[in-house]
Amino acid sequence: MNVNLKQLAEMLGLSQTTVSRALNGYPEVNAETRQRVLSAVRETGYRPNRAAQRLATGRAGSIGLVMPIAQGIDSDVHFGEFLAGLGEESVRHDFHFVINPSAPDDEEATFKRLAASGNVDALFLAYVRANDPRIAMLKSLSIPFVVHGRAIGQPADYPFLDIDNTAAFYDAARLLIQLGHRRIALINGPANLTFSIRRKKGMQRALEENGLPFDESLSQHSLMTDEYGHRAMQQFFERDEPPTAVLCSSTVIALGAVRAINKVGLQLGTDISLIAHDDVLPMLKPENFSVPLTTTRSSLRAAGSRIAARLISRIMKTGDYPDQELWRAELIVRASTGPAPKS
Amino acid sequence: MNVNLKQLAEMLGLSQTTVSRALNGYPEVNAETRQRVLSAVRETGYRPNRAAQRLATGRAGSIGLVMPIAQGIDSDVHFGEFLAGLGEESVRHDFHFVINPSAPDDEEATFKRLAASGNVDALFLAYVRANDPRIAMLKSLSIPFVVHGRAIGQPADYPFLDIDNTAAFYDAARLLIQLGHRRIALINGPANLTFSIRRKKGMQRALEENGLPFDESLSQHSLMTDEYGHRAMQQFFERDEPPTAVLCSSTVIALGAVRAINKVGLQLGTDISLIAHDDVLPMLKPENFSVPLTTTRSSLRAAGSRIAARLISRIMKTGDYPDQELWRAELIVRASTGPAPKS
DNA sequence: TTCAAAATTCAAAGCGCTTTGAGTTTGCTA
DNA sequence: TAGCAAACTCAAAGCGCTTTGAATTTTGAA
Repeated sequence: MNVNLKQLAEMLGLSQTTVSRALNGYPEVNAETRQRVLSAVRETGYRPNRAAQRLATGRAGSIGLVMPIAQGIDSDVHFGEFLAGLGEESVRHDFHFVINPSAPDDEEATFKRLAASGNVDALFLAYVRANDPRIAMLKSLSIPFVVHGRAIGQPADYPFLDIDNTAAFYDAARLLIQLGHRRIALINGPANLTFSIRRKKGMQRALEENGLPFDESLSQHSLMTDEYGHRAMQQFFERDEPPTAVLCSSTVIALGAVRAINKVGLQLGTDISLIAHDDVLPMLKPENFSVPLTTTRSSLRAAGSRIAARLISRIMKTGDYPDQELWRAELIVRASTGPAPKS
Repeated sequence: MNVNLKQLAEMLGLSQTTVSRALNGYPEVNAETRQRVLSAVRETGYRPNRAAQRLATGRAGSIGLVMPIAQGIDSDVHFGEFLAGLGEESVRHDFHFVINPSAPDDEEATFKRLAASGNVDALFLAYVRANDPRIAMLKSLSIPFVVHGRAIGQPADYPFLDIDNTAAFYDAARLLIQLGHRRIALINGPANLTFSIRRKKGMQRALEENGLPFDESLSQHSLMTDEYGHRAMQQFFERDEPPTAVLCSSTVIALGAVRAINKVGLQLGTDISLIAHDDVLPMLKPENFSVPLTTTRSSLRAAGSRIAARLISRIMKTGDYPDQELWRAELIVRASTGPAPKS
């Protein structure tokens, strides 16, 4: 049978107070006493009862997640990968999850309900949209939260973790331009999500700076699936002057795009160049493509784990992570990019 | 501010005991009193504090999940979809999750740790392997659990939910045979997972019953990804006599297989037939393929939700679900199957 | 009308932890 | 050697719920 605090204290001839303090790192405990306590914990395998802790501290010890169940988002590979990171870190701190699947139009209500339930002491928001009303709502909720991504068109006065999507696609586009490409296409994520908007902006900026026009008809929005990637690329090939290079918002999209490229008999990296954003999905490594893909890389799992760490630290009031983080994606050149073909 | 039980009882001029009993459906409460309590709950928006409930009842109110982080399984689309179902049902009962990512060789230890931690009052096991030692371990753990799938080679004396994989692929293979196909290939899931083993067996049985040989070289195991599906199909096409039909263990695999089929210029449903197992992934609908796929269908999300319901009912000792369920997959014929081509 | 049984209701004791406010030691200064 | 702050340690009071065992009221047969 598991021991509890009382028994542990008895064994040690100490009061529960002291043992509790020793365990929770309070300073007013004699170093030697603390060592005794810790080794007793090791021997007995004592684990504090989380329910009791929660009751006593008023902290729920869990993080609320709203799992979007919209078409093309839910059970998205990307979400699963992110979740793995979140889980990894949470479990380390013995935190739970409350996963709330919710339709997009019901998300705000879901968040409110979650926060009010007292069952979670932090919330997490993803799939940020352009002028996302959910952020203002979260701010009003007086419960810690972290946004994965950033809104556009409102001050960024809330905790977030985002990657610098603008810079990533700026860098990618610039490389292509330097390689001589002039007709560059974009297969982006859903149009209403901010990461898509920023990636497009990054690409536009690179073109502008080099005096090149941005051709709206060479830019498509799509769900982050193979299928849509394929469809989008096919449409580009129906043009009189197909693009000589393409940027993809995900390696999953790239999968479909590469398929379309092969189908028309072009050689990737020679006849046409491709750069994809790589979320480091373990089942889809850019280096395993028949022609390894040049990518902008940033691990989604790492982001999940970081967000969990930040949320938990906010809840426990320990450590001090920065409140806002903008990660820079790495541009990794592989074989799928090459000089523009002579036309 | 949220009211608590004490305040609620005071308002009603009742004792906490009575209110608590009224809420938890105990019989010894006057019907009228119960009504008063319930309407007071509605007015005040009272929600019991879960931590207190957990502490008092000794139930953790959460389900332990071991999220496999092996290559090709983790952040698997299929897992995400299953999770959505599990989440849907759990949240309805205010249950939490504890997601424990774990490497395969550490899974047993992870389960033990979870069970011992007292943080969960039910466990869930998936990705069952042939003679899975984890099941015996779960049985020894004296904590409710449900297995998604079934082991092979040991008595099925534990709670499970599985689909009849043998029957599904038996039916699928039989249809192909009836259509005149003789060389039927199989692109299966990982070789060590029981669903793969059973699907293969189902196919073998159908062939045998019709006096056809099972050609081991026409059977491949693969991760459940597009990439591997593509690769496997390509290999079949390198044979002197390629198959005229193929069974795929997932629509994700089918995606790659179809790609390979297109590449060699064959017409799906005419030159070659394909049947895939459809887990009802919202992002990959068989009817959306350029040639709609014939499938054996069983919703993974529904399975998740059912398992959650069963676990919760076991924990709360309410209702009585069957302990073992074998769901039958539906065989849905679409355009990807047709008579075998004249050779 | 009476009284035991059935139907309700209640006070109080936990569940296992944290934390407050008050002791008890110890170490220095004067 | 007294006296006081600093360093430790402790007893006890919750946190908000469930549940036990007892008290009270109602019901119905005698």
